[in-house]
Amino acid sequence: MSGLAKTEVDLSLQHAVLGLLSVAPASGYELAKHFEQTLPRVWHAQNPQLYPVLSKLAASGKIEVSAQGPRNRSTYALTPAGRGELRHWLVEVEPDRTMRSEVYLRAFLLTFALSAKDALEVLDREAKVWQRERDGLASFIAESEQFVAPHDSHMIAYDLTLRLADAMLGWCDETRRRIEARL
Amino acid sequence: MSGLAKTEVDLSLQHAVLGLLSVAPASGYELAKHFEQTLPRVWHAQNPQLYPVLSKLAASGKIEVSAQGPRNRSTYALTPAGRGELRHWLVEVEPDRTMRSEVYLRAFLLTFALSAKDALEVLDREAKVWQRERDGLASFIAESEQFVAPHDSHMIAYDLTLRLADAMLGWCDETRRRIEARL
DNA sequence: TTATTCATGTAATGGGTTACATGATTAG
DNA sequence: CTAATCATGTAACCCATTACATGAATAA
Repeated sequence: MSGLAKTEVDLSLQHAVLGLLSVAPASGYELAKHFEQTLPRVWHAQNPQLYPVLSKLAASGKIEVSAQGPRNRSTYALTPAGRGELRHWLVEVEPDRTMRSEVYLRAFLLTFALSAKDALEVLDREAKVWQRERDGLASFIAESEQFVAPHDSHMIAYDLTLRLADAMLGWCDETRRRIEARL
Repeated sequence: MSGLAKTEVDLSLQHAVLGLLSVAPASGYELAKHFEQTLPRVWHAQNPQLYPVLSKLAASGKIEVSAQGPRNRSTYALTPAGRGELRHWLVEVEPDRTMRSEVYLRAFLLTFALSAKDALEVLDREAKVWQRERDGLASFIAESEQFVAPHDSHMIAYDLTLRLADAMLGWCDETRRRIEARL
């Protein structure tokens, strides 16, 4: 069954799009906003990439235009074939576990390349950023839990982001302690 | 001071290379192995990318050939200018916090796109992978701690990888519980 | 009516991946 | 002597980013 291209490439962006459309039908413009607002720490993709991908997916029958709106707006929805491809990819295709994260890279290099003083300064700045992100997400989750159950898919997804932020915060904290132990 | 190109692009790979060279001088071949073996969850980069980058960095005086070996081998080392550029980037340049991780993407989509049964199966497979990685790293850290202090830079870097693996494991566990609560 | 947001795109450029090429050195 | 590993690269292709273009709808 299927595959998205002749050559067996991975093409995660196409699957990311199928995945977002499995949550709800959306236009290219809305997808771009989802990538920017809810997925920037997961899968980064912008506007000019998306339209060609949507055309390809439509051409191969994985998605279809489910509604036309004002300003030339086309809302796309998954077809059964698209849903099948998404399931196939999630269940049967071995994940590519490589990553490319500037945040992790900087954390990794921090203590090799910087003096204790510089490292502590950068560490504190980073910790603040992650703390703000963590707090924002935590209170959003707390509010949402009044309306949706914790086993709701959105809650499960937020939980992942929260745990990754916590991991970074824990590391910042522990690293501060280790660097201070050097002095 | 400086910057790596005329146009103010980010060019993290060049900084990743400067960072690895700040740990120890290395050849292109050795750098490729470091990226593959110690950084695959941080910054992915391969062989054919590295040689042009090394030439560019050498041309701009950020690194220099510090030793020639057998088989045409050139070992590169940071110059003071390279060390300065690396510090500048780590301390003064605002990080790009976007990521592109297929692992996170799959986790994010898992419960939206799959049945409880499929989701639990995938979740268990993932948990096993992360558990193996976590255990391997944890015992490596335990061994190493007999020889190096916990404030050693290598230990600090390993600690980050360990915490990220723990975050994934915690999420797998919690998500399993949440999905079972649905049934 | 003017500015903003919505909405879809194209073109040029740059970065990343795959496949391939070449040959030296070392281990068995 | 043969296979594996070390070591450096090139070429073609694909993917991603930036800048730009266009125009419709809505809010002030």
